[in-house]
Amino acid sequence: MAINRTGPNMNAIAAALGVSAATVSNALSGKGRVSPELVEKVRAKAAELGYVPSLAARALRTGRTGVLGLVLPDIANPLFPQIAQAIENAASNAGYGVLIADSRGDIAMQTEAIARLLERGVDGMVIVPRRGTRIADVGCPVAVIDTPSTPGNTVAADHWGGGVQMGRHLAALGHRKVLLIGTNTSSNVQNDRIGGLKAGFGAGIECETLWIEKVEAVAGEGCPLGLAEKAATGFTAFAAVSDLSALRALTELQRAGIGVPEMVSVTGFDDLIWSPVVTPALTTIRMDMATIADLAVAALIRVISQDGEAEPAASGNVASETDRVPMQLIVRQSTGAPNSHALQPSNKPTAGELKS
Amino acid sequence: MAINRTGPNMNAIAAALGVSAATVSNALSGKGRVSPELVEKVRAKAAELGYVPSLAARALRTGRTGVLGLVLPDIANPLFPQIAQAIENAASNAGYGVLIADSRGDIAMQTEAIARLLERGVDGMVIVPRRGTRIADVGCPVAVIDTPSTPGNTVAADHWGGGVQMGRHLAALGHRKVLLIGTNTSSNVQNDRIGGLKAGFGAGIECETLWIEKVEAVAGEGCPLGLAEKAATGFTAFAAVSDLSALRALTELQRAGIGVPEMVSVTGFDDLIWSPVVTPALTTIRMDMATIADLAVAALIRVISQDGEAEPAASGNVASETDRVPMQLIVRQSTGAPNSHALQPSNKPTAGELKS
DNA sequence: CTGAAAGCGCTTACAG
DNA sequence: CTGAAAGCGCTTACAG
Repeated sequence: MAINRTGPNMNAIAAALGVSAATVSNALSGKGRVSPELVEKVRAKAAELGYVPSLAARALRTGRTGVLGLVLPDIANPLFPQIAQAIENAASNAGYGVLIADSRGDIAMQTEAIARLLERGVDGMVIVPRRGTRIADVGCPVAVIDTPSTPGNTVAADHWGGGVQMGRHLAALGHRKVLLIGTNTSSNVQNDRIGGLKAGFGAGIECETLWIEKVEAVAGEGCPLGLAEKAATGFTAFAAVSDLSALRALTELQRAGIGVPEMVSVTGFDDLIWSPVVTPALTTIRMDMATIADLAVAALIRVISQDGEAEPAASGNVASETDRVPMQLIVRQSTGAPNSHALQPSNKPTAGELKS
Repeated sequence: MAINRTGPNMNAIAAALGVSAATVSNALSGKGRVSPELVEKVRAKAAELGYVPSLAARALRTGRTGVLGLVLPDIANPLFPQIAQAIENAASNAGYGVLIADSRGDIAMQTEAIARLLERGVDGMVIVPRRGTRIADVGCPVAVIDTPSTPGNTVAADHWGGGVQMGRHLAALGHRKVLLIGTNTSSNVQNDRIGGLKAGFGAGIECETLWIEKVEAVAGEGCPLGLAEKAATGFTAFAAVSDLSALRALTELQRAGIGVPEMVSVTGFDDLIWSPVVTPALTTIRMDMATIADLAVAALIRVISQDGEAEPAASGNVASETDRVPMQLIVRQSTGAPNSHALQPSNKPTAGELKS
C-alpha cells in the first residue's frame, strides 16, 4: 500500500547513483568509511532530490526518537515561556525535538503526563516538578530543574545566591526593616530565595515573612495584603520572591498613595515580562535560563548517548553533582534608599540606576 | 542487535496466547473482525505484560506520527502559556502529542521551525503566525490562529467583537473621551480590536490611538507614555489592546497620582495572569482559548483523517469557513464612571462590579 | 571502501 | 473469524 511519504527515500538516492542503501546511509551519517568522493556525490544527490530522512524509521531501527519531553507543573505559570523557549532552543541546537506535557498543577496528571511522553518514546525528559514532588525513576533519563537544595535536582538557578544579592542590595541602600513576601510555604525555590535574602541582609536588619497563601486562606483570594499598614509600622522595603507578588505589592502600595521608591522599595524575582514595563520598573533577579537549559539538555544527552554502551541501562535521574547557575541582579527604579525624600507621589520617577 | 526496547511487543503477546501478531493488532485496534472473547484475552494479556505499543513502528507503517506541531511567533509572549496549555490539552484529548517550535520573532526562523517540525513528521501543525506573515503551503495540514479578518485564518477569537463589548462597556459608564493604546500598527489582531472598540463606542465618543511603537521610536524603549498629560486634557478612559500595555498604563497613571478608577478607567485585553492580581484589578476581555484550541485541533484532525482517502492529498491551510470564537468581558475594579468622585487616591478600592 | 542481508514493531490487504 | 506474508525506511554487524 502506498504510504504518506512525499519525498524520496534512501533507496531512491541509492538507485539514482547505482550504489547500495547501506552506502547512502553511511555516507550521510558519516559513520561508515565511505570514500570522500562518494560521500560528496551522495550528498549532492540527496540535496537534488530533496531527501528528508524518515525519523520514524530511524527511531524504529535505533530505538531512539531524537525527542525530549518537557514536563511542566503548570504551563500557565508565567515563568513557563522562558523555560520552554530555553529548552526548545537548547534541544533544537542539539538536534532534538521537544514534546510538551502539562501536569496542570495536579500530581496525578504529572504522572500521567510522564507516561504519555514515555509512550511516545522520548529519549529523556526535563521535568520542572510540582513543588514538593519527588520524581521517581520514570523509565528514561530525567533532568530535574528545581532548586539546588532539592534532593535529586539536576540543574537549577542558585536561588539562594540570588536572594543573597538582593538582600545585600537592600541592605546597602540602608533598609533596616524589610517585609518578605512569599506565596507558598512548601516551595523549595521560595524557601531558598528567602533564606538567601536573610543571609544577604546580615545582622541589623529586621524582617518578617508574609505568606500570601495564609493571608488568602483567611481573607479570600485577591484580597489586599495590608501592605500600607506594614509601611506605617516602619517597613521600608518589600521583597517578594516572585515578580507576580512584587507586582501585586507595587500596585497595592501605589494605590494607597505610597510612593515607590521614594517611600518604600519593592523587589521581585525572575525578571518576568512586565518587570521592565511597569512604572517604576521593577528591581529583580534574573535566572540564566539559557545556561540552565543547556546544562539540563547536555546532561540528558550525555546519558542517552552512553545508554547504548557498556553496563548501565541508565533510566533515572541524571543528577550527579548539581549544577548551580548564578542569578543576576537587575537594578531598576523600584528600589532606592529608604525615606530618602518622603515626598508625595510625583509624576517624575527618580532617575535611579538602570542596569539592563 | 538488541534495541532499547524495555517492554514486550506484539509478538510476545501473540506467542503467549498462541495467536498471530495480526490478530493481536486487530484485537487491540478494534479494526479487524476478531471474536469478542479473543479480544478480551488479548487485552488482558497486554495489560498483564505491560505492553506499550511502539509509536515509531506504527508511524513507519502508517505514515502518521500522531504528533502535531505548534509554531509560535515568540514563546516569550505572555499569551503563550494559555495557547500552549489549550493546544496541548486539546491534542492530548485527541490522542496526539505536541511538538513545539519557536520562531523567536524572526520570519526566517519561522520557516526553519516549520521545516524542523516537518522533518519530524508531524501530521499537521497549528501556527500562530508572526504578524503580517502569510503562511504558504507548508506540506502538511495547517491550522492558522490569528484573527478572523486575516486571509487564510482557520480559527480565532472574535477580536472585533471583543472590542465592541469593551467599547460598549466604557460608553455605558459614561466615558466620552477615550485613549486607545496599541503597540503595533501592523498587527491584525490589534487593528481588529481597535476597530471593534470604535464600533462599540458609537457616536458621541471622541477617541485617539496611541501607538507605543511610535512613541518609543522617538523617546526610546520603556519611556513614559505621557498619560498623565492625556488625562489632563480630558481623557477619562485608557483602553489598551493588550494587558501588558494596560499594566503599563495603570502603573504610569498611579505613579502620577491619578486614581484608577476614580479619576480614569483602564482596560486591557486577554486576561493575562496579572490582571486579577493588580490593584485595582484589571477589566479585560478573555479569549476562550480552550474552544479555539479544540476547533483548531479538530479541523486539523479532520483533514489528517481524510488524507488517506479519495482524491486530495490535502497539505495546506485547513481554512474553509473561519471560526470566530466569542470573547468574554471581565469587569473588575479598574473601570468606573468618569470622574464619579474626583477624590485623591485612597487606599479603599471602590466596590465595583466583579464578575469572575 | 562497498554491498547483501537482516530486522526494528507494526498494519494491512489478502487468502483461508 | 484468524493467519501468513509483505513492507514502511532505516542502520548495523558482517562479509567481501
